[in-house]
Amino acid sequence: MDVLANSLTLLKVGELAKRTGKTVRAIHLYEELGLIAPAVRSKGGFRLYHDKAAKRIDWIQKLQELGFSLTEIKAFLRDWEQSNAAPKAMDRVREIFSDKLRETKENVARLERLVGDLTETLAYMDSCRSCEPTHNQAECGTCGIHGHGGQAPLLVEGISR
Amino acid sequence: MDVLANSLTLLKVGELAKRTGKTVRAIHLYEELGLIAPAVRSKGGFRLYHDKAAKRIDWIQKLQELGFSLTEIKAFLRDWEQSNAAPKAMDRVREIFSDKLRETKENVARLERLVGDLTETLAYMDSCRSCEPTHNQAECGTCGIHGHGGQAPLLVEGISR
DNA sequence: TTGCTCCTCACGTCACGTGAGGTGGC
DNA sequence: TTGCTCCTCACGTCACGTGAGGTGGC
Repeated sequence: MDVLANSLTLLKVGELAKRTGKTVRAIHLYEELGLIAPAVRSKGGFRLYHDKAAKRIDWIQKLQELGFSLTEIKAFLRDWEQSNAAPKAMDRVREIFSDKLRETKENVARLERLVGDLTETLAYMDSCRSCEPTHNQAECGTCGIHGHGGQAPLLVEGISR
Repeated sequence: MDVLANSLTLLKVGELAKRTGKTVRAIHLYEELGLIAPAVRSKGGFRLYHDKAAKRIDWIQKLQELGFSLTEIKAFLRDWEQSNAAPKAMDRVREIFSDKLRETKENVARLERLVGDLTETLAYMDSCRSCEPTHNQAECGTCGIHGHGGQAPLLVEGISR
C-alpha cells in the first residue's frame, strides 16, 4: 500500500526535467555536485524522485539567476546543514541574500540602461528606412542626411571600423 | 611628426584593458575571433591600438550583456561588412535589435520578480532574528512561532531537504 | 641591470551539450 | 520484439583564467 502510494508519486528523471525546464544532463550534474539526489533507484538503476525534487531544482535555478555558481550553492547548503543553531544559520543566509538583493537591483538598473540604448538606437535606425540603396553602410552615422551628421549611438557606432 | 602624433595616441594592450575593464586575455580572444585588431605592432611585437579600439570593446561588451555570444557578434560584423547596400544591412540589424529589446525587457521583468522574492524572503527572515538558539534549522519554516506555521518563501523552502 | 609589460603556447574551469554503446520496462 | 526512456563514460563548447617560459623598452 505504502509502496503503491509512493510509486504513484515518484518521477523519472525525464519527467522531472520536463517539469523544471532543465535537461537530464543538468540534473545529473547537480547530483554529481551534491545538490540533489533521487529518493530511490529502481531495480534497473533508474533514478526516481519525489515531487519536491522539482522545488529544489526551481530553488537552484533562482539562485543561479541571482548570480550564484553551483559551487557557491553547494557551499551554501553545506553551511546550512552543518550549522546546528537556527538563528545563526539564518543570519548568515540573510546577509548573503541581502548582498544579492543589492547586486540584483544593480543588474536591473544596468539592463534598463541597455533598454534605453536599444530604444534610442532603434529610433535612430528608423530614419534609415528611407535611405537610398545607393548608400554604402560605411557612410552610416555620418551620411549627412536625415540629420545623421553627428554622433551615432554607440550600438551603431561600434559596428564600423 | 605624423609618427610622433600617432605614438602619442597608441595604446598597449594593458592600457586598453584598463580603460575597458577587460582582461588582456579577453582582448586576445576577441582578436582570435576576428572582433578587433591592433592598429599596428611595435618592432618587438607589442600590440598597439587606436583610442577607438576602446569603443569597439565597449560595443562588444554591450552586445554580450544583451545576450549575444561572441560567435554571434562575429556573424553580425561579417554580415554588415559583406553587405553593400546600407538600408538592407541596417534593416537586418534593426530586426535583430528589435528582438533583443523584447528579450531584454523580459529579463528585466524576470529579475524584478527575483528582487520581489528576495525582499519577501528577507522580511520573513527578519522575524527569525528573535528565534531562540535552541531551535534547529530543520524546523525553519514550520517552527510555529512568529507566524511561521505555513509556507516559507521558495528561497527558504528550497534549502531544506 | 632592474622592473614592468608584453609575447605565445597550452592546459584548466564552469555549466552544461552531445554522442557512443548498452540496458530497463511497459 | 518494438519503442521509448534510462544508464554511464567521455569528449566538446563557450568565454575566458592561469601559469610557463621567454622577450621588449624605458
